[in-house]
Amino acid sequence: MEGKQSFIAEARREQIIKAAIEVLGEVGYVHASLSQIAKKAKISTALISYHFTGKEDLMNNTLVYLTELEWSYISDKVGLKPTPSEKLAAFIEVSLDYQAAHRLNNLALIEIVFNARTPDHVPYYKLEDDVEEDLTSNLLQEILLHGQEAKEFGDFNPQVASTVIKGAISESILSSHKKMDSMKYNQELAEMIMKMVRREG
Amino acid sequence: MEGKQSFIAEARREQIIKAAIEVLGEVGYVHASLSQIAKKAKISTALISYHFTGKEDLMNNTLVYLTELEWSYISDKVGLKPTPSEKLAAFIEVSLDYQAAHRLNNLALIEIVFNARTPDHVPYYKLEDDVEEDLTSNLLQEILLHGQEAKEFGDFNPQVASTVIKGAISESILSSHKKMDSMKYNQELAEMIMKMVRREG
Amino acid sequence: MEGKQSFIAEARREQIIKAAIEVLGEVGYVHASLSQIAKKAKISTALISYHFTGKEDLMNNTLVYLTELEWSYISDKVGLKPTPSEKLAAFIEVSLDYQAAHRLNNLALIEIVFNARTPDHVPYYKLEDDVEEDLTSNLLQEILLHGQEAKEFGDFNPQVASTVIKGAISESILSSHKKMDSMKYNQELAEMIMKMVRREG
Amino acid sequence: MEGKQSFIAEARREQIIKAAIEVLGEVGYVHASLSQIAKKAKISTALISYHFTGKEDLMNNTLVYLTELEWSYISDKVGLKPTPSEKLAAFIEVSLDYQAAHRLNNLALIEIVFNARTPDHVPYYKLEDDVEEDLTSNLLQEILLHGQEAKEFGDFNPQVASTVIKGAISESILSSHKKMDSMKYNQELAEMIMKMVRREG
DNA sequence: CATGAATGAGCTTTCATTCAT
DNA sequence: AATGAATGAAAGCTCATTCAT
Repeated sequence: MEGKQSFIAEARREQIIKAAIEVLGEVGYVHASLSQIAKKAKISTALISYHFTGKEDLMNNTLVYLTELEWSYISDKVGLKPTPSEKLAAFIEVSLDYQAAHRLNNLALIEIVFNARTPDHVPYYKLEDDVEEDLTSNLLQEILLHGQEAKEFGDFNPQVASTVIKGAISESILSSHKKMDSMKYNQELAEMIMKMVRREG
Repeated sequence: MEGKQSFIAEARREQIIKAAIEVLGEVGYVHASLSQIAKKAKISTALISYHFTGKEDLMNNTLVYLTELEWSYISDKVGLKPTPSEKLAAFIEVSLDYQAAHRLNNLALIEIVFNARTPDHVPYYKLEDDVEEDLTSNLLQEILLHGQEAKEFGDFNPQVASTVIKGAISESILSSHKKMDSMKYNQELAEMIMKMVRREG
Repeated sequence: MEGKQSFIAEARREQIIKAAIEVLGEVGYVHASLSQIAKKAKISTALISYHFTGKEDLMNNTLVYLTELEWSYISDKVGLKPTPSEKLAAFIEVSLDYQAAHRLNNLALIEIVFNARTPDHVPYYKLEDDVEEDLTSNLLQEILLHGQEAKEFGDFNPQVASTVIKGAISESILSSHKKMDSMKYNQELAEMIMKMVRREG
Repeated sequence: MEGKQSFIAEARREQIIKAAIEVLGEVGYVHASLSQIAKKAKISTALISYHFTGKEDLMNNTLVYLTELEWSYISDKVGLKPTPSEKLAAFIEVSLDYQAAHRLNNLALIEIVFNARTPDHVPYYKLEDDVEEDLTSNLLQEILLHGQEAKEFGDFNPQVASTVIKGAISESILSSHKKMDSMKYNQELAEMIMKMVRREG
């Protein structure tokens, strides 16, 4: 009995979250009102308030949903590669792939991260790294460290390198490099990064 | 007569824009209402509507104001350097410096870029590069091209490299690398980028 | 079977009413929502709607519950006294005692009487005396009448006197005469009332 | 200029307050929504929020308005009488008169006092006497004290007596003693109170 | 008997904007 | 050039109630 009820509730929550993602992608955070989301999900506004404590709660849950989705996508494929170099290359490729394949998810995530704030007005993009839950970021740093230990990578500061790589990926997504063939772009990007971390000879 | 009026008007516009920047930094785009901005500027809300056609117009003007400020800061200092390598190093250093020195400006700019949308809901961060007004981005690409022509830099795709560098700088600003000494961080970052663009062999 | 169900139902109703009393005392009528009451009773909101036709019905039943409680407390003790004078003194004393001992009940009762309204918006405090069910009031008037018949009391109008006494007791409860010792206060009050009704000469 | 603007604003505030009083009297505190009040005043809801910080602020201002009205009505007429006995008689008479003449005001006042709460849920009727601003109450106590000093009144505790008198008046208002001629009622009441405070012997 | 799910109506509040002055 | 007054629209949220299970 309880299992079934939980199941219904969980389905509803996911339905609402998905509607939220769509609306965020379409009209942005500012205009992503609960009523817009409710309309998209074809339910009443009150039902959102029933399943989430409020708009903030919904956004937080949506953020977690999106983050986990991305994480599982990336970590799965990266895990298959044996060496740090291959892991890194995979990390870059898969990250870009994910964005290309799930543009909407990515838009919504950006909207939340850059718009949501805690009740005392601290923006999420300032919070993100305090929370040592940024699994993707941790994975990247680990890869870099292992690469250095294995003497595959040079003697850079891993924190700095990780920032560069993360930034490169983010920026690539935003400015969707319209004029270039996407596959070629990805390949070029990977090469540049690899050149940067490669051990100098 | 008209000159004087324009002058007053211009002063008011700047006063309002500066108030907008402060409010954006403090509470974020969503809560940066015209009345908050008016309060900060110690004027009436109606006066904002008098000097700007609406909130969107104010935000656009604020964006231009911030962009120009950053541009002049960066282009001045980069222009002094003779070689592409030095220009690039200066570009990175000065970009990071500017952010450190004008955190508030930078916060406000982020808020606008990631929140503002055209009336038909196209977000600014998707627009940015269409507008061939992104002078900073152009400058960076020029430096890279000249570096390649001068055989200082390797044979990478300049568009990709530019994206990596821009992303690295943006990301550095956001995750204000709390645990590291800022000067050391900047130096490390510059070195990594230089290694990436440097001609091999 | 039916007996058992009734018994369960009756227990539930009382449980709900008691929860209502608590919530009324804590947050007042306006914020005493069914969900608050349900939470306090650790049941679902729907269950309240099952046992009572609606909020109004619950409040009415709570009112009756509280009134009967007070009535039985007072009438019992007053009944033991032989003479009208003693009955009156007991009435005053016991009324004040009851309030002191059951502050919560009293708070809830006030909240209902001064907030609840019939569907056509007639407030309960205007209704109260129409309903010839105000047993307490009747008891008081009877005592006064008997006292006059027995020549213990003077020649006042019993309705007026009853109003004064009721008002004095109510007011005493509300303004809980913080600065005075409660026992001394009660004694003083009783004396003043007795002086008022006493036969002159 | 400023005087004129203040004047307009003040007129609006009073208009709103008067509308609030009417609505409170008609449908009670619970249903006295801002939109009901706005409708009664034939203005928009937002305008109420423009002139008052919120519903609570409006209710507080209405309370002050009503209290001051009653106070000036009573204090004026009581002040004309020379002796404590006459002052007390006048106090009772005038209090009852005021209620009869301004039933609506009185209803509204009751609604506010018994329904409004501070943000942390402390009801106003528990607050009232802490505030040593209850001018009416103070006046009554002064009369009683002077009467005792002048040997016109007996040796009762003035705080207790004041409570009795206040309660008697309040109760008289609530239970509008339907079956009795109002003038006769008032006279009877005054007599009973006078008998209570009169010096014995 | 009891509940979770769901809704429509209503609430207060804030917002961008307009207008007379 | 500047403001106070005023508004309509929309926001997030809570409520009492209903219904299938």
